[in-house]
Amino acid sequence: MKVTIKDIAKIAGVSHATVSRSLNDSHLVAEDTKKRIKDIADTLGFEFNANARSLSTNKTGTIGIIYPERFGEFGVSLYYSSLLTQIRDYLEKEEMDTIVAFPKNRYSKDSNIKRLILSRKIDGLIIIHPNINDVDQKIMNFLEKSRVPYIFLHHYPSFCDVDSVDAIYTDHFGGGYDATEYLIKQGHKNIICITSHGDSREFYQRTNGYKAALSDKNIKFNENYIFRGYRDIISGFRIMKDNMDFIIEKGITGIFAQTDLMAIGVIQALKEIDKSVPKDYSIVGYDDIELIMEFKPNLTTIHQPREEIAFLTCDRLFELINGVKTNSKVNIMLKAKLIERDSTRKII
Amino acid sequence: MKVTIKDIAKIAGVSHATVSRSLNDSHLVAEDTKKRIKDIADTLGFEFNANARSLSTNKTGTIGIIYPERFGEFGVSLYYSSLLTQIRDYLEKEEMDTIVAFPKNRYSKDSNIKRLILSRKIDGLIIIHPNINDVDQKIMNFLEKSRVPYIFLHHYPSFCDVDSVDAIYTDHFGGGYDATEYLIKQGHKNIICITSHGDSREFYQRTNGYKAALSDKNIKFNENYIFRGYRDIISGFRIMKDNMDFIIEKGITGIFAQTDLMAIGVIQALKEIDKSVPKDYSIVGYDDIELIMEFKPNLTTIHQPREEIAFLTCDRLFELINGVKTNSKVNIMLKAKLIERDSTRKII
DNA sequence: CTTGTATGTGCACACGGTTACAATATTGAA
DNA sequence: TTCAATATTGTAACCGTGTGCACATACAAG
Repeated sequence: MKVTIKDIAKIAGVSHATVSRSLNDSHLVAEDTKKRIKDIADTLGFEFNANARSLSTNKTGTIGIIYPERFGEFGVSLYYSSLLTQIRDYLEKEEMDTIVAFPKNRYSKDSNIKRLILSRKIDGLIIIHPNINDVDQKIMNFLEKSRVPYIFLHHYPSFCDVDSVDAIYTDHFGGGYDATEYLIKQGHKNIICITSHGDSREFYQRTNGYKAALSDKNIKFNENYIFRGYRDIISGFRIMKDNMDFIIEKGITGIFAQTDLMAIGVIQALKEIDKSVPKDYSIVGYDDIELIMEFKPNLTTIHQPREEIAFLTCDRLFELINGVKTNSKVNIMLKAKLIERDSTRKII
Repeated sequence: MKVTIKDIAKIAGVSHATVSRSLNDSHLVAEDTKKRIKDIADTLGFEFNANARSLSTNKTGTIGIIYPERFGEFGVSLYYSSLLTQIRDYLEKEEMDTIVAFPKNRYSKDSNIKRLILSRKIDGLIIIHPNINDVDQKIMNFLEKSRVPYIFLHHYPSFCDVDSVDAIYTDHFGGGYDATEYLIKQGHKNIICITSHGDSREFYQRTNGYKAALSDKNIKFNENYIFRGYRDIISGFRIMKDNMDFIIEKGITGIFAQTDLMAIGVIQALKEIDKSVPKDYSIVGYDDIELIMEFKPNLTTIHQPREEIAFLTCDRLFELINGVKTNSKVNIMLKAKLIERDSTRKII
């Protein structure tokens, strides 16, 4: 049933080598035979056997993506989902398939990163990695030894030197700083910060940006102004509900929520007690996920340039795969950008 | 670098055939040599070359999933995202990788379904297919001819006979009926229906269920009570905003929104004009996505048993792959189930 | 008519496994 | 002790494609 180059060779009356060369557009074949062979291939509906091809070329035409396990439920982090879409889009253009895997396979003892690489199903690896401690040194050593091209997206392990690893990511410190500074410039002095539990470097840095902006504007930092949740709507909602007395008592007017989802929750909670945004509270989110445009008021937020992130990541990965000689790693931090919308207002 | 069975053979002092047999747990090898060889493989960190293996066995260990193109943005349809997660989970248990593809590759002329199958990167295909007309007859013929096992999930082409195609899906008619009947039983007589534009069979059937329930309860169906949007929050929001006068004038009290996202938008819109759910309006959604638990009030909705859908689908696909003899196709319609929460109330 | 140079094609092996079949070793019964 | 039966291992072909090298052909130059 399945047609092979040998079948074509037989029909065309040439060797399978010539067929192979023809279909790969080698200049070693005369133009007319090439044409004849291609025509035959077309009429037979020939397609290369990817496995045989991979076996002899050591190229698979598929890229592996390690996606954060906790975001396994697509939609839990709409930002990362969106990033994934961007990457997929780029890879599709290159006719690359993608296998999405999770750093830990709950059902097997062995790391499936290892399996994916060693079994040679992929040409390269994109590691989306939001946490400080997720990737251990062992895997890093393994990756280096295995010589599969890989690139970190959005973060890289803290034990790596900046110059020793390819990585594309955004400036979370700057984002946190800008969000906070913006609120301060709008006249807000009492600004709380809603961040995430856990070991995510991105939140850690955003919070540092918040602190730095306060400090630069001579506003005293108050540890009690930091609240922690799980980066989802309900967390933002709960935090506000549970701390409303405190927030009113302290005269809070500005809120920096470190995910858009939390910001949505915050706004929900405020609505329930008849407080309005931006009239009573000014709020800045983070991520600029599509979803926020579906809520009123439209959220002022920090946009992470995911198109650019995806582009740079894939671009560099292809360089690595194609063995482009570079004497240094590519380690780029992209600026996040504040998008002004309707969730803040100037106060006296 | 990469260790092969021949390397192991050399070290163990046996032929590579013996190594192959050992690592595949063949009974043809003596227990102690088998053990010895496995140990060597472990210490060397051996892993099969998937391509070589696929080439000779004709099995790839990866499953293709055709995911609706318009949901390419993961998160656009949280229901389908969640379904995808369930499937992935099942496949992971079986140590299967998954390649997610989209029915049309915007960047190449040829169908990438064809490429995926012909290039033999996958063992089987799950087609998530929400529309009536997406899959054309040509592809169907192609699928049949190529003899790659495939199964439709969530719908199957309307030109197929029930008994001629494997498919797992839910009862959208019943879901629409139950949602509407529930509202009627709560005392609502003026119930609008918010559905989707386009050719999705699921929405068509849900609407039919709505009509049937009305009819059974002797409530006259009114074409003007049907509103159409794009299954997202903003559509629900806009529809309410744009038609509020009409809705008030007609004394509407019940709303059947055919996606949870639209229901969320509806509630948002009502809040903005100080109407409350369920006090002023009772609303029933559809899908039971996780997100709705993050909003107040918690939405009464129609739950589609996605765990079961995913399980049955994968299970059957593996049957097909493993050549289990069955003399008929598996074509199962699962019941959707109404989940009572806080977005409706009984009226006089 | 040689010789040299391009150009086009085929042969044969490689890629890393699986597996039918042959070959050898071991065992147990007669 | 002998021999068949059984258990274990090796040999070689095969899966479908790519490619270095040898070879054949054509054509221009000498």
